[in-house]
Amino acid sequence: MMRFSKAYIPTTKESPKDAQLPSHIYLSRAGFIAQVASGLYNFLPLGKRVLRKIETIINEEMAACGALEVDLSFVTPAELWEESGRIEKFGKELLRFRDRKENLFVLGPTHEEMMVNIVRNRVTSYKQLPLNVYQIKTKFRDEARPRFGLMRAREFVMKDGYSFHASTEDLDREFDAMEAAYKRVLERLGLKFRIVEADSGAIGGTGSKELMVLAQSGEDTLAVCDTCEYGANVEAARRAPRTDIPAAPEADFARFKTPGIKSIDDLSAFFHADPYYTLKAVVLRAVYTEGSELVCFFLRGCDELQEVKARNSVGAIDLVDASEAELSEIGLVPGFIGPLDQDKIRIVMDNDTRNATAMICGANEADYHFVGVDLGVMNEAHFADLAAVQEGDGCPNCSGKLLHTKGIEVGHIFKLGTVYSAPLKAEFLDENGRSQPFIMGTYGMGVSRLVAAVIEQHHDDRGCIWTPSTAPYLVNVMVSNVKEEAHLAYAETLYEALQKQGIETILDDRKERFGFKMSDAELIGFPYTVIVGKELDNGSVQIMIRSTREMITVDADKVIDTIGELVQ
RNA sequence: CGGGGCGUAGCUCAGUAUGGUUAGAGUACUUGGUUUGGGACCAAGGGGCCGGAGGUUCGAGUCCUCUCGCCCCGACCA
Repeated sequence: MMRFSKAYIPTTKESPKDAQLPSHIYLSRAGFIAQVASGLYNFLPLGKRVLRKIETIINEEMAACGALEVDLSFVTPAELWEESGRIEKFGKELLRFRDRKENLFVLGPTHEEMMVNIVRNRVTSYKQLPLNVYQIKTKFRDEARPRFGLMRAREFVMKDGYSFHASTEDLDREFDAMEAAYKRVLERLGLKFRIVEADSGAIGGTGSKELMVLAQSGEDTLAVCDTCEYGANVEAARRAPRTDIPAAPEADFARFKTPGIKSIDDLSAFFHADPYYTLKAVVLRAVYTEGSELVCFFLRGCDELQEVKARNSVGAIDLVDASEAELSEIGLVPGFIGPLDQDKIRIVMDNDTRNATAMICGANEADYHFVGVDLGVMNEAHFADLAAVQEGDGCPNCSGKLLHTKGIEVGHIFKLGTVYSAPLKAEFLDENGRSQPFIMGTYGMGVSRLVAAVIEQHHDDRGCIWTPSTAPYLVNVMVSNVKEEAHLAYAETLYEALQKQGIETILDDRKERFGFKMSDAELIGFPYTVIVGKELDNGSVQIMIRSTREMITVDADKVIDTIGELVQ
């Protein structure tokens, strides 16, 4: 019998001073987790139960898809990371150390290399494909700045799955199956979420989607359609072509004196033209694996540069600010930079500027702009999607409007293709007896982050509100005054009966006062608390529904039925 | 890695400008008593290398130097 008096649930009235987010505050105060060091947490008994609940749901959904669970070594030989080239790319996030024989190892931050290593030379024929293997395991990433409790920890629990295919068509099928499975997991957890298009970025591959739990504290900004299912991380969001095009300024092509007019606002006011007709220049230094160069990104004045898109457009690892000195050095005048007649710098034009007319842009000379510019002359230039999607922009898939919202990334699924299998020479023989690298997919889900995400989405000013499938115990049977022997005896009987029904229950039999135990019940967030107290003398008890804090009075012999109805 | 802040009882914090009894409060904990439907009350207790190391001084939680740790903003983040 799980008696609260014998359990280890150290609740506190005070918040730990370092905690900022609701999930961090309440999970700490309610005794689910305890911090050990920066980005490292101990899971106490309640926290471990929640973790296991989430893992169980994931395992069930993976089994339903035919995915196979494995468990790979946490400590991985550094050679594997050198082979894939990621020892450099991952950099300091990889925690490295040497064993007694001076061999170099890293703590696994993700397991593409190990998983490929398991499969290569063992799966050798297309007849053995497809294959989908996964694990739920502790990962370690030596984050530059761990923060927000479980949301961004250095040591965390992740479900990581990898699939191997003989064709891209088969990968597409599996990718969709995994998306559906992940969706079911989040639905079962009771979370509001959105599946969004994502930037595949450094990991490469042909497509990726993120699973975002919607919460104000989310670190990612999403553009979501108010009408259809479209959603995307702003890093990858697309939009429909603009329809409400403002009136164009009337001007023939000319060079115009614009003394001291440097900003888009000034320019727009000076010419009484909508910023839509001005051309914004953003010069950044693109950093590559080897070397770097200055790049000028042009977009309409009403748009903002989206850095991830800009980075992808030139294949850079990083974009850093360029100083005015660097610009002057190559003969560019900040505030008056334009794309016409200049070969001083690499240019990338936003798609929305293609064939733009009646434009105002810098003349590459101090205090002069061109007006009435037809950008059709730039058709040979490098065009790319560079602009950040703004709220109110049109949905690319329907006639709806895009809105911004915040999300917590709890899952990310990728179509990898041969990004890992080719360099690691993981190959099979196809039907024609030809050697081919595996076509791969990878599917991650942050299990410990999900614990935090549930609370970020489900809490109030009194504490946690666990969803039925994530609660450490579904029902808390609270004895108001344990000195009332009849009350305690009834509560113990009720506890046994609930357990017999398969309802996970805890009995709060502590010698504390009513208010103290109620506050704990609310802080911990059991979905239902059965209050066994003085009402029992009238043959009834009360059930407090945590999500609404509503109290309902029920006959003492109908508690199980009522709980059953509440859970459905 | 840049910028800022904080390390004193299990926890949350005073005390540090101006060095000076035995370093404090609240809470938590132990014991006894009174209470018992919204974090009770009374009484008596236990608990500290004031993050660490050097230094200045007759004397350092307090001043100086160096370190380590933690948090926040930013950069970074399959």
